[in-house]
Amino acid sequence: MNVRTLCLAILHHQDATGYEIRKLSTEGKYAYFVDASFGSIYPALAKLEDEGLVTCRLEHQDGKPARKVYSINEVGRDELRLNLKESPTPDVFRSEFLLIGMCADLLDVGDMERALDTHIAQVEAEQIKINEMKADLPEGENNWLHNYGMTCMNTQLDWLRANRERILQYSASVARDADKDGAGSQPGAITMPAAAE
Amino acid sequence: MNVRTLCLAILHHQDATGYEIRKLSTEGKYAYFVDASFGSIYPALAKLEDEGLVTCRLEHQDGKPARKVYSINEVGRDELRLNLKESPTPDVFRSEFLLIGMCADLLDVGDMERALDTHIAQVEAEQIKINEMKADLPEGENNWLHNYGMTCMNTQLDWLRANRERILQYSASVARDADKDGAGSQPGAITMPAAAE
DNA sequence: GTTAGCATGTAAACAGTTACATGATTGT
DNA sequence: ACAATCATGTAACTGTTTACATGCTAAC
Repeated sequence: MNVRTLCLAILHHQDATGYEIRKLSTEGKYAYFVDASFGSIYPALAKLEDEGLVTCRLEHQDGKPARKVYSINEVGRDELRLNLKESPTPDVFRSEFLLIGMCADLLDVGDMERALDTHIAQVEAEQIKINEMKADLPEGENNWLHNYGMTCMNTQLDWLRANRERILQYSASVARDADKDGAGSQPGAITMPAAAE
Repeated sequence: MNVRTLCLAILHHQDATGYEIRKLSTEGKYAYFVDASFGSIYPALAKLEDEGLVTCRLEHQDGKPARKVYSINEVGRDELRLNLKESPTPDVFRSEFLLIGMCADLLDVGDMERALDTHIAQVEAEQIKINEMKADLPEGENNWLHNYGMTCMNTQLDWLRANRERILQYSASVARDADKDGAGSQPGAITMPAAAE
């Protein structure tokens, strides 16, 4: 998927300016599809207008600079429908935190603790964000999406909170410089305490 | 994060060729960090060797083409450690399926059903993949990562299976051409059946 | 006999980001 | 005074993908 389709999808739900599309796609409820910045959104909108899939009206405001408000038309909706009909590509999940976890033996417990707490804070922030989106959604409309997201977020956070100490214990046991009471850093020799599920 | 760091992280755990690194980072246990193809991996390895962070030995095999097996050295591990010490950026989650869900009103129920079942099959495949990774991991080593992943995957799949019918009912109620028994397609007028959590 | 897998590498193309340029308003 | 928000847009850059080139083996 690309910025083009993202713009069509947003405009399908509401008229918007390039500025608003960027906000929606980085912070708002369209943040789970593609990253897009001004440098890709403005050219994409210009091209869509060129091709006749969207229309544009200029709104002058006093004080603030003028807005170019885009609207989708039926040609655009057809194009969007066509894109949507294709089988979805698999979800993408990427986590720098997991890579840190995989290389825990290179870091001391302090580093690991900081990374873990940063990560927990990030997931918490995400959960709050999703929760706030609910207010934004019309009654009964598409709230299965909201419900799906909340369920996954809650599980993730619950697990992280329940296993924080165990992760740190494990980190201490494999850390390269960790050599207290001779247990040392032979990888594989240490058994991780059973994780709570 | 980039291909460079990914290569260092993989080489921290095992010697590998460019070919193997690609497999590990697209299908294997390093698939949650960065997408990388030959076009980015080979140049990255060459540069790392150039900079003296990794070494390379040529392994001739009969029949198959020769392999260039890379190993990380202490300079490389220091560089990796430096990268890992930085606070992790937030997890990235992208889903084309969710975008389809958001635009359900543009599709008929058949399209939605196909998309949903494709998605469920993809999550199932992912779950199986993660499960198979466990056998690959040394006893007790880093299995909290495995446990974390399985917990999230299970929740996701359970939710999808429990709510499949409700999603399709909702889809039918908002589909643009859906006009049986006059209930029609006024968005917002339909209340979604309560979702099972 | 054709496809898939192993194995390396390059060049062209592309998508997208970053930084810049401009300028008014509002809040600290 | 300074930063942030609103608002548009471009140019340079970067990172990555796609397609190509090569060639041998094993499986279907």
